[in-house]
Amino acid sequence: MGTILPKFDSVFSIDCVIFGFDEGELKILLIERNEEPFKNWWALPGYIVEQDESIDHAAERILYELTGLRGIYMDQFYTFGDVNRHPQGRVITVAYYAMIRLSGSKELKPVSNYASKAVWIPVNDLPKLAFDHEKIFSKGFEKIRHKISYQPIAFELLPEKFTLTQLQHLYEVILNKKLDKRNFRKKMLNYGILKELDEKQKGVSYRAAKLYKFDKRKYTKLFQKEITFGK
Amino acid sequence: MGTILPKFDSVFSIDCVIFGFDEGELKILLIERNEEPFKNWWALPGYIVEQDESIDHAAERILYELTGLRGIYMDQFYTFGDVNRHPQGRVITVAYYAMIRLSGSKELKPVSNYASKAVWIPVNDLPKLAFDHEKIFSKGFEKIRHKISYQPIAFELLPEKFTLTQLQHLYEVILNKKLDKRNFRKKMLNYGILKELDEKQKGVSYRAAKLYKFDKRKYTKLFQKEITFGK
DNA sequence: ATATAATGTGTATTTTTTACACTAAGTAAT
DNA sequence: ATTACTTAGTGTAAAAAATACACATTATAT
Repeated sequence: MGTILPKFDSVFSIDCVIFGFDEGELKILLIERNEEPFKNWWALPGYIVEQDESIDHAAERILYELTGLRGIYMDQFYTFGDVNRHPQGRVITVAYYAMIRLSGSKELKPVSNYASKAVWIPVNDLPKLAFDHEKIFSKGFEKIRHKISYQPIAFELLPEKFTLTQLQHLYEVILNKKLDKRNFRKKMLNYGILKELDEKQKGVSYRAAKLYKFDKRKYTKLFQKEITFGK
Repeated sequence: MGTILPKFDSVFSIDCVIFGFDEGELKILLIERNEEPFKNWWALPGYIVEQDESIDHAAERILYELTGLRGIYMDQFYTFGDVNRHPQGRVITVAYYAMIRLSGSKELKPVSNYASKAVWIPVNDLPKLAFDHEKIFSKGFEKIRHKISYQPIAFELLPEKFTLTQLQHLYEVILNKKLDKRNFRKKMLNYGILKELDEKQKGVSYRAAKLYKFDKRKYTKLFQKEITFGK
């Protein structure tokens, strides 16, 4: 792709809001653009959908090409279709989000040179973004905030083994409010989707906490069913 | 538009799932197509987005042109982007939904002759639909079912004045389950968004029920705020 | 007057949510 | 080994919300 978009009738693109949780902070994945427009600006990983691929497939491919992250399952959350959202023509973009585990810190290395780099940036410290990507990010953040209030999806962001305090901090960061420790634990344990391990946290200079795992089977059973309204 | 779509790179379209409630039945608005492909088939009202209009605007325009309904506010709920969803080329469609009041029975009269007619059809009695419109309808139905479980949006479907029994029936139809009369009333009245009127139902051959109105101010106050997680 | 059909109402029980504070355990420094 | 420090871990009472359940009342039609 050159510096100027070809003249086109209409173009679909995908933009990805990928959430990660690291060092107690909620982060998203940004790229630095290496092409006009907005060259050298920060942006959500996003690019144009090919003619012969589904949008779900495109989302996966584009995320890979711009960040090096492979096989990330994403959900679509909103489509942005204002006429002038792209300075060079009509581009309607379908926004996807995912919450992923940063443990092991998969390497970020753009495959395409449309991005010069890909970096995790704390959501509380975002730079100015290209296009309408701030709006897209906000809507994505809203989406996970809403979703976490009816499905305990937070575990997707945590390492496989985690402490209850880590889980609580994550909730607090997403919901942007303090939660009560005892009530939080009661509620989480009551769901019955946490498995207590025989292990403890290591490398902390204070009393080590018990580690837990999510029980995916029970999670699926509990939350894939219909939402109920009582009798 | 001719019988064969022009060769195109990519086309956006809009499809609308418009819910109405009439004679105790939940219905959606369908058109009979007057053009190939799927000529003479039933379909959701849907058409192609123009170059110079936002998708929200396109949704309103398209609904008007195909059904005669004007100024209906719709929300987007999903974008369908499988490669072969349209037999003649790549068409990505953004699906919108709305819930509207059928009282006064606005006339349905397609403006464009892309549709030969527009009709309300009960959701429990849908014919086979063009394209992947059955999938789109299902997702839209899921959407309102989910939404009604956390926001009492049902009033958008009811006439201005309604009885509690009518409201309950509507919930039952959307949720596809029987609800308990006393509990339902308690819950609804507790929201504090219903205004009891000094009027009664008319024209029924049994004891007439009190009429209620939704109090839009209180509704907005109550449900436009953030969803909470407690302390 | 009677039959009919839907309205309208209360209570007890269970479950869920909320508020709230101290002791226990491990680590680090002396 | 004592002490200081920091976080882990725990229970209970009260309030609010959800559930289960049945019958007398009212308007209309005959």
